[in-house]
Amino acid sequence: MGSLSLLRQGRIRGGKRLPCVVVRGYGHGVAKLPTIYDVAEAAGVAPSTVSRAFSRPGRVNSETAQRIRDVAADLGYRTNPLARGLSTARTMTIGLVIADITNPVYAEIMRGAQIAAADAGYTMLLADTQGSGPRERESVERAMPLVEGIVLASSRMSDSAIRMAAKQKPLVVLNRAVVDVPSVVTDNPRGARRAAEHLGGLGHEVITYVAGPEASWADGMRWRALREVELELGLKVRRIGPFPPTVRGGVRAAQELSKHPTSAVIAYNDQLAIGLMRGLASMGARVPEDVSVVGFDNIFGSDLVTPGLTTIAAPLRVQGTTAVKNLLALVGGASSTTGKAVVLPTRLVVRASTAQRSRKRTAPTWGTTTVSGPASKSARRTSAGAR
Amino acid sequence: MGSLSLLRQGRIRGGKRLPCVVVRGYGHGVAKLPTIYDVAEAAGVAPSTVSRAFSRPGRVNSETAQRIRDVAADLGYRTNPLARGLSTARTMTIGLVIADITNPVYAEIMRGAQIAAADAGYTMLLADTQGSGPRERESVERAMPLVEGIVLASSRMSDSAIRMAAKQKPLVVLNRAVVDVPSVVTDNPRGARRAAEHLGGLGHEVITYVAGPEASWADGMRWRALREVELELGLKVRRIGPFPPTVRGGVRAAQELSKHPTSAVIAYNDQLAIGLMRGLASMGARVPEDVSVVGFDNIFGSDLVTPGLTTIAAPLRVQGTTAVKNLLALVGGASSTTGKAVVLPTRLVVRASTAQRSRKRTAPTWGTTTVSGPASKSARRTSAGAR
DNA sequence: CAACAGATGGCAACCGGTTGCCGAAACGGC
DNA sequence: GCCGTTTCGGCAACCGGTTGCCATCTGTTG
Repeated sequence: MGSLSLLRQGRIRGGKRLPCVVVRGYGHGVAKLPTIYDVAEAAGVAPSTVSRAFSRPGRVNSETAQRIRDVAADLGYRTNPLARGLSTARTMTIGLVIADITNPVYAEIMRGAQIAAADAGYTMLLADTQGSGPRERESVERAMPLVEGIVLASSRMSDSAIRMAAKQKPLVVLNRAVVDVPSVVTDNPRGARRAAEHLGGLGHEVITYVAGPEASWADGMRWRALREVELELGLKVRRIGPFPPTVRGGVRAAQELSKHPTSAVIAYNDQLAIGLMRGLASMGARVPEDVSVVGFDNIFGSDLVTPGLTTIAAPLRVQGTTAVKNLLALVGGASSTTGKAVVLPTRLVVRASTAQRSRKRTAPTWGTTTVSGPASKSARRTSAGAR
Repeated sequence: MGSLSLLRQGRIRGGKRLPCVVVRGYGHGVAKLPTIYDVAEAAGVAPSTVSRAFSRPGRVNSETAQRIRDVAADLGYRTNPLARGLSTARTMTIGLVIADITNPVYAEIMRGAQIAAADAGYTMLLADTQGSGPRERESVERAMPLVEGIVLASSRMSDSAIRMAAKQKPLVVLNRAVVDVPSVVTDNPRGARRAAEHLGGLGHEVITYVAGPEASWADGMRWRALREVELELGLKVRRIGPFPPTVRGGVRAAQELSKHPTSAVIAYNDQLAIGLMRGLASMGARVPEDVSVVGFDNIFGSDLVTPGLTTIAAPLRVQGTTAVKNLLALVGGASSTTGKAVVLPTRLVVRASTAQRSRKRTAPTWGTTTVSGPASKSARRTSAGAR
């Protein structure tokens, strides 16, 4: 005991160390958590031995180790990730940076990421950048020293800024490709193509693409893919936008669309598509009879709207888990060159928002015609009590 | 310089410290971040002075401080939260523990929490417990040493476990009341009462409450409030369940409901209500003509379904911000006794899922009758392509 | 019985900031 | 010109683990 108490003596502020189970009478008494020094003293060994008993099993005698573990459990000891992280840079934490937490797309991605992280014993730091590039940079910088790696979901930062960040810590981008940075994307070209084929197969000849944010990498991919399919499938593809990728944005898009109506629309994402359908309904256009609508992502709610939304489903949860798994592989020392871009497959989900093109009239008339009572009434009622 | 280099000499592994802007040729070169020692050397002052220049402005000469800040900015220095946290326990991080990230209710709460945290310069650690109590305990324990405080949103832990945790760190519970632990709840009794009044006002005399998870505190509050209102408003209130608080759970509830149909239903939450409406539709019952449905929470999507869902709106985002603000107040030293439970107001949002009770028939017949083509067709179509 | 290898545990120097205390310098008052 | 105050920067001891190196102890082998 003599040597041990001497050892700690110099480190104690000026008196006895508080017992660990201290409980103040009220509120959050900030009870001091036990440390390896407490465990060491209680087990009659050196702090370093306690440390090794946990982080380097086999390095200490198995009996000693067991005794230490018992004492530790008894005291309720848990290794402090801060302290460990300081000296080893292993914080068992990864960062997930997201443009908009409330976007249902990211809900599933987060869930997937969380599961993969938890499976590996990692904790997740979450940053919502509210769609702002500067805020995103700030978040990344702030998180950098805390985490072992970062997943950027739909980053708004520039390629060079991302590459810069990727030099400091392992980093994986999601839904975007950046040269020299490992990424996980969905097969946007194929998805867009499938959507176009589906509509073409239903007899539609002109398709309007309702664009999302210009900064979105996926938007560019989807639009480009549609352009490429244009000739091949003998379709005509137009584009309107950009619009904010929200239900509200979709309503605005409907107004824009009414200026140059087409019988088929592909929207950048489901929220836009849903807003579009609502906008169309309020203007008296029927979906799918007058206009067929296809979205992207298959978010929660896309099967709940009426009519159910035909959409290109992305494997959202898998995106999250894949990104985190790849990130952890990098953290574990894998060379980033091995996993260029992982491309995950998409799937066309056909619901009720798409239908055979009506041949009865060549030019849609819904932009000017008024439809019978029920439609406009229901449109009015469902929009009551805006959120 | 002599004294400075001597000072650091003992701390350097065995050679010169690497320049900070080192960039390896490939991948995440794990470039060493500059420390206060680097800044100190570059600015010709002691490390402690650099530290004070940032954390204790006014303590150092303003010119010196400015010079230090310039040098620091030049080197790209950022204080390492780990190191700071280790000695001061101020990690500028709070933990948010959530039962189910994919639940749209929590999406808004998370957003609110995130905003409040970011406003105060805090980072958010997120833990999804996937509805499991043990996993929740584990998350809380793991997060404890990393964060300055914790918000438990809809905890599944026992009251005593929560109180225990609250003794270690500042803690706020959301959507639940625990004795001696500060909490933020919505006014469930008033909300339930408003829902009942609304339905009563529409002529409904018997209301079925579709219960959510038994472990849910809010579920108990809502049911209890309905029981209390029963006599007062001259209504009859029944209860079925519990059901999982999901769309799927709602579909199951519809089957259960069909055994003892009522003209009005209040569901534990919107997901359940939405599922219920779908289930009813597939069985040929019309909402709101045959059955009026009211939900809770006003989640994303509740205004998108057809008919739009009448619901008791909770100020979700405000719940998140309030919880975090209160938590940060506690962290800042406020006595936890000051803010017992904060009760936030709810609001009835009337949409199309509730209507005057049809007096034409006294007993609902939809359990056995088949309804005309369109209804069943649309029901079939919208359920295609399940997610 | 000496020499040697392997197993174990302790020492002490880190990781990067923070902060109580001290001494030097600058300043003001008489 | 002397003495009491500030102001300001440095020293060194923390925070709680980790780990290279060394000392000791044990069991082997020649």
